[in-house]
Amino acid sequence: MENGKILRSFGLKVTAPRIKILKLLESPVKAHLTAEDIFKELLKTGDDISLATIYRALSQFEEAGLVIKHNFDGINAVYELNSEEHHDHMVCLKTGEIIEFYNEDIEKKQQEIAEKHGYEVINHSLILYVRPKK
Amino acid sequence: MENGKILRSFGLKVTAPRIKILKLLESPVKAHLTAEDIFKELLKTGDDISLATIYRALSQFEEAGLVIKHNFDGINAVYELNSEEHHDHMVCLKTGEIIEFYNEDIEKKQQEIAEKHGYEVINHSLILYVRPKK
DNA sequence: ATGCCTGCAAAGCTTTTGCAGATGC
DNA sequence: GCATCTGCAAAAGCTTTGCAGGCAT
Repeated sequence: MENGKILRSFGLKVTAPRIKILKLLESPVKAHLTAEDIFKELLKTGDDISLATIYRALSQFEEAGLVIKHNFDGINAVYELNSEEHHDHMVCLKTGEIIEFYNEDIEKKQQEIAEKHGYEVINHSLILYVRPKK
Repeated sequence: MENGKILRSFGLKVTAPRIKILKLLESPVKAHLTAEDIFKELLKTGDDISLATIYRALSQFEEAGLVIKHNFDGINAVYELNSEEHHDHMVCLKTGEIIEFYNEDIEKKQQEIAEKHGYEVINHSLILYVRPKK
């Protein structure tokens, strides 16, 4: 039960609902899920966990640093596992698909800009809303 | 009545509530306002316009391209006038202050990245969550 | 005159919370 | 055994909407 260890290592209590939620987030099929997505997905497999529990679990996961919450325009908040390497997102306006990317130069520029204004970057959100090019 | 012309030029009907809302958005004191901010601000000057109207006006302004809506983390949606020159935002986590900036290199990189993936950028959102450096 | 606007109140949606019982450690 | 978690249902918070009357053109 690998997921149990993960939860524990983030200081989270190990419970059945949490393990199931974490498992879903790990599944490579869809990396960015809304609370509702998770709720429905779990229903499919017969695990019916209340939405309240899902929201609570996700909040705690986020606080613990296990997941990251994104507020993309128009869509509900989505959650993804907090992978080691930071990345940003493209949201396809046609399909809703979410693509990850990372660009060193942009990251650096951001730091520079903040510093120039006397700030340090604690966090940032870069989202490209895109459309397939034909 | 300059503002009347502006509304008209964006294809919007000219009404008292809209003019007042637009005036507030133009005021340089606070460029980024929530619907609630506007509501309260108008109350102060004795103009009590219903929240529903403010939301409706802002939606229409946005649709018409007069204003831009931002969804910053934690805060409610904020609206600002759509100035000619695009810019991005820094949100100070300590004071809530919002600072605008623009960086050519970042803009370019974004296009490149999207293109590399077969997309074109329709819109983007870059927000730096920052803290004053001591 | 007509169609778009406004206010009000009610509804909608996502997310949060109080409470009582269940579960993990 | 005790603290924390869970489900349920209710509430909260922001935003939208239906309706009836009012205003701009």
